[in-house]
Amino acid sequence: MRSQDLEEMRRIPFFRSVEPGQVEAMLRGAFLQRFPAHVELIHTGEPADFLHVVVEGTVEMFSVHRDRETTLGVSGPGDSFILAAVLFDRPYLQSARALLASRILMVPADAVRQAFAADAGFARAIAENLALAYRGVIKELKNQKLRSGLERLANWLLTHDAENGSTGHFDFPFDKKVLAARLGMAPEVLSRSFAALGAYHVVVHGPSVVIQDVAALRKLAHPCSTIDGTSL
Amino acid sequence: MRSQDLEEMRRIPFFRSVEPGQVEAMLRGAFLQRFPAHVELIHTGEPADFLHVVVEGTVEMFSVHRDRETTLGVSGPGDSFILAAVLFDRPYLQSARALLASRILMVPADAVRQAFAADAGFARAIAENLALAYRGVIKELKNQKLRSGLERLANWLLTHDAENGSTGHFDFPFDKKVLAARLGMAPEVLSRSFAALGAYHVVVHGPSVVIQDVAALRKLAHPCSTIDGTSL
DNA sequence: CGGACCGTTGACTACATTCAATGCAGGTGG
DNA sequence: CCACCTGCATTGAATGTAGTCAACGGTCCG
Repeated sequence: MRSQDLEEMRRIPFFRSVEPGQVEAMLRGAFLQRFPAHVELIHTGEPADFLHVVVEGTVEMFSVHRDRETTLGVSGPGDSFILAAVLFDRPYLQSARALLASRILMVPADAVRQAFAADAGFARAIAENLALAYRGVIKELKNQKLRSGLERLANWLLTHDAENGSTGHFDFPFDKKVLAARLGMAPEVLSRSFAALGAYHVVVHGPSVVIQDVAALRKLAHPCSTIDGTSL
Repeated sequence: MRSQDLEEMRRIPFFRSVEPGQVEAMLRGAFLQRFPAHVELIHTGEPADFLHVVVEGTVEMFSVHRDRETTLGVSGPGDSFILAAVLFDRPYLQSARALLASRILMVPADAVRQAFAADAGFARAIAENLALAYRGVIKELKNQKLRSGLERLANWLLTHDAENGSTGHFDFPFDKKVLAARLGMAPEVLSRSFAALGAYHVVVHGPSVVIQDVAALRKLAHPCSTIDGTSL
């Protein structure tokens, strides 16, 4: 790894509360790798050899069972994934693929485990990371089980708008196909859902969305702090 | 708390890797409380004042949104719950109710946070606990999104049988109503699913089940190590 | 111009919820 | 001991939500 890359890695939030020596040790055996879009980074069931951290790009976490596939989450810059599997040397429960061309930091699993054992600050940072990840999945599970597809879409629109300045209009950060998977529905259903949102003054034109009446959309969505958003 | 109770608490797996002094400190302000069945122990959205550990009994984790309710998990003796919320002082994302009369250890949240900050061994134990909990929820999410109700039931039967000696017959540990909620279906659907399992030589009589042909049931269920069980 | 892919729409199917009616226990009180 | 109530489980019918299959239009790109 080049020294300017090393500098960049040190600034990753994940390493912030780690002793400099431990960061060195972890980065010594690490790779910073570029992946083109659509490439599969890890595969469900394989042993956890590396901790992956997204430096740049977007990664989709998904899983396949028999002839069905489902998206479990999407990770962006600064996010690590499959930390739980790496820490305790278990097989991955999820697969990951790059949605965009991405730069991924890959830290050997035993280096992570060693730092976890040696550095209490790192252990606490990991606990915090896992706690937030856990709460994220619980929210996703509630989102899936307690809401209809239309409600999930309405809430996604509101959340995404809020994360981008609440202007009421934005472009989709990925294909609608991917959005459908992320919301847990077939692409056709997403299409129909957009049509249904016309009644709530949501206008979709190609890759752009306009929310003309936030109040109406909120009334449909019933956003809830214990399901939506990352603040809690 | 009585001294014999203190002895019992010290043997909880959760406290095994904690310094004795820290355990003392946590237990000093803790309560060991009995709850009758059906009582709600914690409520979604409230601040996390206590870490709860099931000493005896069974607790259902659930959540309500608008007019819908869903079960997110069931905890038994030795399990702690809402650890993530307690650690970082966030509101509960789940509610909990006792399914059976239960004894619950309640440790003040700030005592837990203090021990987490002071004792690296405890911090690592918590990280491990959170990692396993995280993987459990991921499995539950996959179970929900990748399988039909009938498949979930078939797998639950196989898993539960395996956890009880693989004898091929057992009694339900809780009401069918609760099982239905746990599997994410209406009680009526569970009823119909049992009827459908007749074709696979599963015989249900009141509270008892007999799996007469494990091979046939497995062929329907397609059990999978990255969804089922607690071993991985 | 032709091909590939995405998104949309329609028709059909599968799975699950809801509502309603019934049967079957266990528990209470006359 | 029996009548009665309550709550759970089962069954039927109707509804609703989402997945599947197929066809079509548009756009990007060779």
